[in-house]
Amino acid sequence: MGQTTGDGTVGKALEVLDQVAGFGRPVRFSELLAQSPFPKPTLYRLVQTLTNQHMLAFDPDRQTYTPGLRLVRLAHAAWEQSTLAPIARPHVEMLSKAVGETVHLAQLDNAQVLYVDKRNAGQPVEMYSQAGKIGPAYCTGVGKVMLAFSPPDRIDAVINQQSFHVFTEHTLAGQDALREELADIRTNGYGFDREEHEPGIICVAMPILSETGRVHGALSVTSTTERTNLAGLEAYVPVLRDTAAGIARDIRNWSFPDYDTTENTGM
Amino acid sequence: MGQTTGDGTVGKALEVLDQVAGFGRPVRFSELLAQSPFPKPTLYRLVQTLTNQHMLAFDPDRQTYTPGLRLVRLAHAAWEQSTLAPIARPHVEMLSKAVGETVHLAQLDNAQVLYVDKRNAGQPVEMYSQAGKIGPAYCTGVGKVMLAFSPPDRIDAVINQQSFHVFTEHTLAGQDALREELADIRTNGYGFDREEHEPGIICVAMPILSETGRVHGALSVTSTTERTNLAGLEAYVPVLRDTAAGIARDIRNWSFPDYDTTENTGM
DNA sequence: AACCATGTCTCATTATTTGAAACTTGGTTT
DNA sequence: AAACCAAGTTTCAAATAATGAGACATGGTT
Repeated sequence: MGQTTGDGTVGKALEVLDQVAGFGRPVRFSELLAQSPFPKPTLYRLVQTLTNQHMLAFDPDRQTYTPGLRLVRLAHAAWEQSTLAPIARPHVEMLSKAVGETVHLAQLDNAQVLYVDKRNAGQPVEMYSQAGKIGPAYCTGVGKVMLAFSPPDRIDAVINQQSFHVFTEHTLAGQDALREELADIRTNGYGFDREEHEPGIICVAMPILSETGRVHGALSVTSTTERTNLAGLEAYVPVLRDTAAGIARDIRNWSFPDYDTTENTGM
Repeated sequence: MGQTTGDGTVGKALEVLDQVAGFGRPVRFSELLAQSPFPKPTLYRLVQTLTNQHMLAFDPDRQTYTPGLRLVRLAHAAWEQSTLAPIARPHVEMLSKAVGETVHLAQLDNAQVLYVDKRNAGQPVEMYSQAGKIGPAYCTGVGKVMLAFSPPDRIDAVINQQSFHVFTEHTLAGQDALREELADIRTNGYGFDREEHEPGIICVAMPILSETGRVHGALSVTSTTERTNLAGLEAYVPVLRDTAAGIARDIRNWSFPDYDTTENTGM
């Protein structure tokens, strides 16, 4: 059985979009075709339609496709409206300054971790855009913490979609190890990444919970085994807890806004 | 003012996506329906499909829709692959430090200005909160400058899609004023925004041109009438020119695809 | 000139989309 | 309670759009 629901032509078109985005580089039609479930003319028309709609960009010289600019425009709206980032921003900023380490703000998208904001320690820039990156749920601090506080049926659904790819020698081995870890996280109220995703990279993660216990997202403070250890990171738990609580409070306050209709004229 | 692009079901679904994004706030089904060309069940199914696909997010408590997280994920790929931002980043950074004013990096998307990066003088880097915003082409520095160096048929096409909404008393009045301004820009090699979009806000803008003269994007330095004036901004022209040239060089070296020639759907 | 890989188009067949109308739901008035 | 109303959801025959095997175009190579 297939991974995702078909959802008609629109679903297929979006599948193609994901495929192009997944390549991470300009891609030829034939490359798409080679790993596509769709026959040639069908894929061709999907790609054409997406290009017409500026969801894909076509480079006529190289005959390659890349994700289109319309996505950037749309994502701006998504980031501002469907994401914790705008509300959490001042809190994340403060946290970042307080701890002097890299800070992540993440949410669950489908069964994956979606990083919606990131503050780098020290140097303001060391990498390309960070918001929008995705990561595995089963072996990141934020992923496990969000999962731990999700409702049981959600946990089951997400776990069933995990690949349990082994990234390092510390990566949790499978469902059972993960479920055990989730139970620990629930009793502690926070979790760690013990070099499970990248060697030498460790973090503490804290869920952002509403007063009814619903998971809104998660925060993490990341460091390296060279600079500190788990005990060192654990010292950040209080400030993390406060930050998460502050964000949760703002979410509640923001929740019933009367929207001012002042159109943002921009820059 | 509907440029209905047909394009089958996918086109319609994307039209709905734009509509939701355009609201800039969580929106009810009935609100969408009120200004939709589609009959109720059709719109209903489109919205359902988009929600299934995480292109829209549905808040069951409030019964509202917002753009979905999948867009953030996809836009990350778009921003990295189809945008000048990753290549231009170090140059923009340097420029920002050199001038100590707000710097924009923009590209043309369809007939609109799309800001793909922005540096606030002194502030740390933030991502989609600013990149992804759009602005009018006919009354921003970057817009006019990109238009001025576009091929004539492109200019005509874009001008015909401008609304010529009057933002301030300095906003150019219409086609003729704009075409005159474009001619001036072509002789100077750069352009200004003389409070045409927002009162008190002025900027110098410089196109980023390939050696063949094709427009890749534009840079601008923005300030206020309180801090400086046009003559003051003009002092930045040399460093702007150098920066634009540097970016153009890197584009060539990286053999980055020449900016897409977004085709107007002939039909 | 024949060849081959890649990309584009055709058209009868098939499956999906369509939308008027009917139904459900939850809240408000009589 | 019953009647009402608005917002949202479902039904189903008719209309439409998507499908894909295969043919055609194109440009580069032997």
